[in-house]
Amino acid sequence: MAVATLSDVAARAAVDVSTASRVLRGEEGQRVREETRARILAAADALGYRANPVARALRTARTHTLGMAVPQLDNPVFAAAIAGAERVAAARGYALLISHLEDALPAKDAYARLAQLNRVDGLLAATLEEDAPLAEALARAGVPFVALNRVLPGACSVALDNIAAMRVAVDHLVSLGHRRIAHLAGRASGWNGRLRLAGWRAALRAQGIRPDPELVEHAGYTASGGAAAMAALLARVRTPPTAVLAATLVSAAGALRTLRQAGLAVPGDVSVAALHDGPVAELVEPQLTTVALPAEAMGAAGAEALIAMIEGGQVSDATTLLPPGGLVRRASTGAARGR
Amino acid sequence: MAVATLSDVAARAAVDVSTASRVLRGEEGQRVREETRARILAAADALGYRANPVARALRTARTHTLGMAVPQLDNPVFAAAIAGAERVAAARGYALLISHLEDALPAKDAYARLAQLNRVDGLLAATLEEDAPLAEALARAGVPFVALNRVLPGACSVALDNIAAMRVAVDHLVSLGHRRIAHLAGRASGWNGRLRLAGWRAALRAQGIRPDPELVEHAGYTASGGAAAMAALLARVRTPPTAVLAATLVSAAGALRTLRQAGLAVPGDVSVAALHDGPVAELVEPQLTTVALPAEAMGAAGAEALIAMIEGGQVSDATTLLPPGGLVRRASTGAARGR
DNA sequence: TTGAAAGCGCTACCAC
DNA sequence: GTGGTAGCGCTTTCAA
Repeated sequence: MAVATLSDVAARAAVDVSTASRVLRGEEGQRVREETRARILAAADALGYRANPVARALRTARTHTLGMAVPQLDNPVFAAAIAGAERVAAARGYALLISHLEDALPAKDAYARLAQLNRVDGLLAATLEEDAPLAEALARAGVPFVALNRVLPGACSVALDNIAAMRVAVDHLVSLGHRRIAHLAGRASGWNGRLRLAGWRAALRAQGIRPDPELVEHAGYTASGGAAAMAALLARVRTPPTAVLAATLVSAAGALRTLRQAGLAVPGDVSVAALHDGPVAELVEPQLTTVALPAEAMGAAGAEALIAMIEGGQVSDATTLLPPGGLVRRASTGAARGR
Repeated sequence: MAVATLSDVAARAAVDVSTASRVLRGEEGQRVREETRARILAAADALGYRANPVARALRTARTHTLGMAVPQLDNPVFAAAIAGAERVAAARGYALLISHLEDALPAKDAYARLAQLNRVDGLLAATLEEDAPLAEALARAGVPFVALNRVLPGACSVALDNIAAMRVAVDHLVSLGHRRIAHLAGRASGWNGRLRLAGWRAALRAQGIRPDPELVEHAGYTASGGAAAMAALLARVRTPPTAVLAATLVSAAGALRTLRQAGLAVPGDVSVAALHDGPVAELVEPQLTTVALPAEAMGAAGAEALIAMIEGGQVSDATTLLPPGGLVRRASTGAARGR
């Protein structure tokens, strides 16, 4: 016998399939004689019965599968978010279907395809696209969704509190005596990049320091981008900054390279800090001071919210902003020069 | 109207569902009048019809979904393998369900659960477990499978040619004049770790150099493991090696840290090289010379093999060993001292 | 408390 | 060439 079906179990227990279904689904309010229930359970156990999820899905129009679209797999933020989402999904009886959506090509109805092809009950969208196309593409998919790693106006969103995270980093640098703090920003068009820049401004102002636009350079999300931006900033500015706060770990790593080549000591001449903590922070020299970002929790919260929408039958548009995990002090930051 | 079903299309085209199914499935040998076919296609198009994969799966007992189990998501080797598998799967009309299987807990029948819960047509197993339990757990799943990133005797396997890769690295170091080449090995119990150690030995012998067991230290797969192993080796050995070949990128990064702390210049005093190329190689100082490993191709080949087994109805036990991608020469290797 | 039966949407076999 | 129809394995009214 290949795999036992419900009717095999019913036959063995000498009951109807409907009765077997009732007890096997294990609902509370079912009135089934204790003796019958035991017989069915025993039969199921003996046959190693497991309900066929495909048949169940066809009947109930629920696949118990969450689709998650990410732009890259090797990015530690997404890797952690996936892990978090998977943990919650598994705990709630859902499978997680991960789809690596190229952000380059404007995948207009990639979400709809993803949803239709795999019949997911909901979508977790962690991609980098612009707001309007994303919202439209997601709506087209016809399933509940939550935007991850950014706030999508009008949609249920779970993201990181970039403003608060930048505040932690800036406060740390200021407490070390820094006042000329440069910012290596992310993509100007990215949600996180934009807010980290805004956070840099706000945190400086809160400290009574005027944010100097000359100290901002866009570095993107790569090491070479960070290196190039650092070089451009050094070349452009009259007085070099005493500290550099990068929007991401890898751009900070790139900046470290440029500073080394320029003969500037870190943290002797310039302190460097970055947002998001990860293994890379300990691989570079000097090891980077960072602000930990709760990427795993973001994935978990997103899955939680999505499942609530699916099971509650209500679409929410609540926004959750996760506070930073705190400062991880390492060797790349120190007291400001001449202090 | 929610989603158009086959019978909606049939009704609109004024044909029977069976006829509609025939043409929509788009098989070749079907004898359908051209006019009828066009009418059905038009109706499907007008209604935006997409076959319900759940219903199809129930009927055909094929989900067109591949399950892929990986031990970690943030490991660049696995991230690349996933990307490769996904590319092939998508091209062949399959979805990829990624499951992050904790290797820590001996997930005896995690594969069976994965297969049963999600009804995958086959499994791609990239986990680190021992051979015997893995083979048993996989067999228990009841679907075709291929072992990825290791050779599982008797099973279809796709892995990297570690011996050849180590040979490339050793030859490079020898060509620079090195003869005392230490090896920072992976886990002694891991398939790749074991073969890289064997490759180190074989490549040295091929160069007429006796592999000195004193120059081997197990470092595992972490930066701190690499740092500790490097320190242990330095402390233990009378004459330090002139070159260090690490089994992985991150253990090499750890070793770099220890060498720096020991006041040894890289590559002035000691050259360092590692297997597997990745972004991290360019983040460390000095940038690491590596041997590129075709991780993306490994994922792709695995998916290809699995789909062939699924569609061919034949289980294969062929082993594919992928040759290394070649030496990526960077700053961490140089001529041996006194040469 | 249990059973009968009607489908979910599709495919595949067999008539016509 | 095209239509009828019997399920795939399950859930869910509705009766008994």
